[in-house]
Amino acid sequence: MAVRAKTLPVPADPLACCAPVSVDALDEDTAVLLAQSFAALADPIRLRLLSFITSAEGEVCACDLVEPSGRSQPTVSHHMKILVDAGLVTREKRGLWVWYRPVPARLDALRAALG
Amino acid sequence: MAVRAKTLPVPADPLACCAPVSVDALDEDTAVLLAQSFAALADPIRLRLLSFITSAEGEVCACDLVEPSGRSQPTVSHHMKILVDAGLVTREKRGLWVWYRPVPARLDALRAALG
DNA sequence: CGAATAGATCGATGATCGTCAATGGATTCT
DNA sequence: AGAATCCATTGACGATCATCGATCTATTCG
Repeated sequence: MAVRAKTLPVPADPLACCAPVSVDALDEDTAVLLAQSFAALADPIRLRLLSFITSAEGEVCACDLVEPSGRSQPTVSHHMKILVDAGLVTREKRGLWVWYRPVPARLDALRAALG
Repeated sequence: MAVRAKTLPVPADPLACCAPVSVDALDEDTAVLLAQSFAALADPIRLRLLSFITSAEGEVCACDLVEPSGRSQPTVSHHMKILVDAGLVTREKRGLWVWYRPVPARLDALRAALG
């Protein structure tokens, strides 16, 4: 790169090729956390599963996710675990069935991170 | 799953375990496209690179992305290509340098997809 | 208790991803 | 033309991921 100090902000430098990068960019730890959340959304199946849950008012039973997703039961269970671990949905077992609910606050946080 | 018609909406069924899933959930093609965009955000390095670009007003030179990211030049180039292919930033070569700009409309679209 | 059901976990496999050294292409300067 | 600089591409490596069949656990019902 052109002549440029490592730490920002920097004084104007006629030799530098470009404008300085903002200091208050995403720090590394925050970036890791956000990336984990976005990774949970980086799969079409999980997006559809999440859509099933958010578009229904209230909760959705796990038993109703397997067939519309077109995947096997273990695969759906795997993906739901990822969504739960990402904090995007909550999981509650009642009797023989498992119920999922969206976590709007978490979705809000991701939306905020986009700008 | 419990007794349930494949196509929704369905009439109330006392044998069904749960409430019907909404019909207007994400269709598969849209889910694939969205997942590709979110996949571009599913990496801490790319989030920081994008942050560098969006937090600076105007454009950012590629030469200023390598050092703060802590990765090699080929790795940064690889990640920037992913961001460009996802439509999140634009790439413009002027002379010896390459300049990146954010694409707010694309970020808006992702934000909208989150709810 | 035993049978049946819902869902999670395990194990394996093929695909994709992040990373970097080496190299190549394009542009500017002398 | 020749040297230098910026950036992309290639090739290779280990790591992670998506998927499913088989199995396990927990719960309900008879």
